[in-house]
Amino acid sequence: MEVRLVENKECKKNYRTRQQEALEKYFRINPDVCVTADEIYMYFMNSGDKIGKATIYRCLDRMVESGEVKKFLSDGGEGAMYQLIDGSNGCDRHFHLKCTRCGAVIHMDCEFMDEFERHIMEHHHFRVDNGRTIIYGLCGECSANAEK
Amino acid sequence: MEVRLVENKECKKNYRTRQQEALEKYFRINPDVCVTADEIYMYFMNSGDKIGKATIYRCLDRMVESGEVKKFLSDGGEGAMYQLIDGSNGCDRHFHLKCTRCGAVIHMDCEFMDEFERHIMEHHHFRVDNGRTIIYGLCGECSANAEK
DNA sequence: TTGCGTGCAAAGGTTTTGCATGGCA
DNA sequence: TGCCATGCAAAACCTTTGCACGCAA
Repeated sequence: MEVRLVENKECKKNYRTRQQEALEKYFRINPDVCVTADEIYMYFMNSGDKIGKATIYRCLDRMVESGEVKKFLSDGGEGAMYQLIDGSNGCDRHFHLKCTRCGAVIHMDCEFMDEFERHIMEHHHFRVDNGRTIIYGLCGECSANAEK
Repeated sequence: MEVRLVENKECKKNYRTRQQEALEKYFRINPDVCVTADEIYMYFMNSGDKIGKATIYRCLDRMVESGEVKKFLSDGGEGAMYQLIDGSNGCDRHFHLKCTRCGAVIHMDCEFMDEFERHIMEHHHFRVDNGRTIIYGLCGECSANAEK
């Protein structure tokens, strides 16, 4: 029998620490970056404000869990990448188009997507999570280059 | 200066081996599964037809490269997952909706998606790769459970 | 016979974990 | 003061690589 431990989860206290705030600030300053855990580690290392790698992983996990940040596999295979999902940049509302060739990420803020979501909801009974979804393909430039 | 080794790539001979055929057969028998390299390894191990892990990775790489199979990060974090993109099941044409809660994958074969692609092409100059794209969210059942 | 594919084991990376310590509430 | 978060180092994992050998063409 499966038991959902929702209540335990809710009861757990979250202490607010210097490291957590530094990480949140980092994402707020760089709202569009896609970074690896190691890149974040190096960033703080270089800025003189060192944060342990394990802590970065643990903080990122929490942020992914709470929906603040999304995690996805990079194309180059350098490990997982993290990106902010933030109301202020609209990344929780719009879609992301990622070029599989050059790696560019296009933030697609477009009312058509409302229609898209409505269609999927009504016809496929599925609630799309914009923040977690990345649409892969070729950007205009790479598409043109590929055709030559 | 970068040089594209397209011709070398084309010239390279591809030998057809027992292992490659076994892997292709596996995917053809289980067209909808999302599996890790290790699960495939164990599958062949248990069926008495052992294939080396390195070989499985190398075969999968080739299949991803050629577009037969897609690779993506699992939600559970057990490593990369692989799934067939096959003309016979239409997975190269339709979208996949993946429930982030129960893991169900819905194959969305729907003419609305033509419109979706056309919109993204015309308004955002981006050519969507259906096979590589996975749309995350909540399936009807999990969505209903989440609301209670 | 040629040279790509395979298997094994080792190496290379990334991510997680154990444990003592630090620091928020 | 209680207890979660952090750091470090070690462990665990996943994936890639080197090399000798097998096998398709």
